[in-house]
Amino acid sequence: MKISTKGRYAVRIMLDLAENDTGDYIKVKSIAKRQDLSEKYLEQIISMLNKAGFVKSVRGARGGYRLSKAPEDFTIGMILRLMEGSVSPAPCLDGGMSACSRCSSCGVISVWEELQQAINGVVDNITLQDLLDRKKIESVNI
Amino acid sequence: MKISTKGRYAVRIMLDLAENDTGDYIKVKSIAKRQDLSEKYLEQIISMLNKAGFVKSVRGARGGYRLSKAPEDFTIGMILRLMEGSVSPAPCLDGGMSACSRCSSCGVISVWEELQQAINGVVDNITLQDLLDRKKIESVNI
DNA sequence: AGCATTTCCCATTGACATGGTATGAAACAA
DNA sequence: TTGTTTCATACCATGTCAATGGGAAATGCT
Repeated sequence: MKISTKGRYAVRIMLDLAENDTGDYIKVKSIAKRQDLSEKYLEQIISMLNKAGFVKSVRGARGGYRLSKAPEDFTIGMILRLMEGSVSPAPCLDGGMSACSRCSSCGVISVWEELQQAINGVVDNITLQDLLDRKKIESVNI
Repeated sequence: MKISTKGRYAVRIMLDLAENDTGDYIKVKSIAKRQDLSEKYLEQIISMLNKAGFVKSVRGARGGYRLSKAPEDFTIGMILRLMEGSVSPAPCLDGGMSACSRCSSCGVISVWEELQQAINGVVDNITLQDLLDRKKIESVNI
């Protein structure tokens, strides 16, 4: 029932890009240092974010990454679905041929459906901007 | 983000036992047939349910399994937590040493906490009896 | 032009979990 | 005693996860 490291790290990476946005492009090396992640693994993850258009990149010296849109335009759900494929708790909710033949008679599927709705309700209603705001409020209270 | 087959099958097995309770003990073979699961794998799962005291067993001819308590005494959450260890979306919520050292400065953990609450809110508020009731209502509508 | 920096791309690895089989012993009813 | 059924354990094949490594291509700086 765990979200994979890919998914969780991706959220941290996106938030890091949002937090440290100075206008310049941000290097993998500096993200890795702040977030304490392996550069190589981080590279792999951010490459997926790049291919999906969530970040934009510049190669070469003084290159790096930045968010392609404003922090409020990215929900946690968008990021997780990209990395995980889906955020559903059971394969029969993902449609396609993984839908089990027993579904019609399966008394349990309603549980997974409720669960999925609950999950969506959370991840689709939190944006990176929300997280930035939370952090700001926290630091005031300290 | 998937619940493992162990967790999902366990719920189906428990519901099957609830549905087919005639007072007699129910054989693995008959559950496997109804639920279309491998007998051997099912055996493995129901053995965990047995050790946890969720079902009681009788060995030998005319033996089998039945629920140890009434269907309303088992929540989905109880079953999933037994099989999965936990239903939390991130290891740093499980306490112990898996709690990451970065938690205090981690802007993302609040997301996982919200997610966990949403998940708990679903699985801890559905019992096997609820599923029995739903099925009954459905069959009336058909 | 040449060099350092940095992203990009692909292949590989080790560990672990998943999903399932196989074998046989122990308990029990008829 | 014979057949049925749970119980216990070991085994295995496959896949995924999490990460590492090596080098090619692009870019800025001097």
